[in-house]
Amino acid sequence: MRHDSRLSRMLHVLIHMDRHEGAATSETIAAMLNTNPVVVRRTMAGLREKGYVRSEKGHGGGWTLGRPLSEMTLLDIYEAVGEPPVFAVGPACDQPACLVEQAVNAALSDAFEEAERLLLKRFGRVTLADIALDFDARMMRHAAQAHVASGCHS
Amino acid sequence: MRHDSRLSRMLHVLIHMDRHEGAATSETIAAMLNTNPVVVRRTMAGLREKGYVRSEKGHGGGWTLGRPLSEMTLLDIYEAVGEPPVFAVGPACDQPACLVEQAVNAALSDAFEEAERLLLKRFGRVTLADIALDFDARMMRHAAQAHVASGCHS
DNA sequence: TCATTCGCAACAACATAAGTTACAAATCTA
DNA sequence: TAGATTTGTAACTTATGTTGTTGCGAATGA
Repeated sequence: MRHDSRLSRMLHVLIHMDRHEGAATSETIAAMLNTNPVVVRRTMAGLREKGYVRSEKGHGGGWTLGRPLSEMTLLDIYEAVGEPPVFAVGPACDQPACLVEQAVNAALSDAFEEAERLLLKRFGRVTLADIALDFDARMMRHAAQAHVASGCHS
Repeated sequence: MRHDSRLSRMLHVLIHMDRHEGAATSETIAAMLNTNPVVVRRTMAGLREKGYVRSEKGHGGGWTLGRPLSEMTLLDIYEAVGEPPVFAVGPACDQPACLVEQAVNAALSDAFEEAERLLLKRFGRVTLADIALDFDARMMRHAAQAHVASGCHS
């Protein structure tokens, strides 16, 4: 696989759910994400455990938000999908006997850990509501664009 | 594979080469890295193109440093191995039509790009000589440790 | 009772770094 | 020149983790 897209997908879904009347089925969500319902259930299971979403079985069931978007950060969702490894690059060996390799690992892990701290700190400061707000702004621009494209210059 | 270890391996090798008399064969290097000579040639090809190492065929051939460790940064080597993707996490789709997904991608890529800039900036400030120096310090500590462990308390 | 929907296990597909095999080409030595 | 050494490279296999798929059980509501 190229990379892990669970975080991205979950953010996408949660914002759609916020704008969605009633429960969304795994089927509906799968269509949004261009995937299939089992993948949706599998990934959303982590969010359910943390209470970010709820699921109901049977007729009229599906997924609903467990709390407002303003009370979920990117960090929350990253943790809920299992805190997957952030980096695709890393050491050849975790506990090398070779002192050269130990020095190399130390230099690299210092750098990677600093970058990860920065990333997660930033994730912790961005709420899903922030992204939803940006979405609204994009909608406005998109509508304005369409208005101009339609030929109306009023 | 768990992750890309080319950068780590190349740093390891370059420091060994600096402490190595004459040319090191792919075979020798492969033994250091617990891999095989073809992997070594394949990975080192990138460093050769940039002039960080030279290779000679035939009897007495092998690999030599193309410049001192003080004139190579982690960033140089990262670039020489082909600037592999830093992150294992990313967007589900690169050019989404969905405006929600666009907003999500924007939020994530802002954060990832900031972290990557920090990482590469740091890579650019660390030379291989810095790591070699840390290796020397580790050697000292290691020797002292062995001395104490030997039972000598002088 | 039956359709709907989630839960979950098991397995296949896929992508990519790493490992392996095979052979050509270059270089040195005798 | 013959032969050993060593790199260069293509082609294929292996390993690992996410994603995709199938199948079936369980819960819920009409």
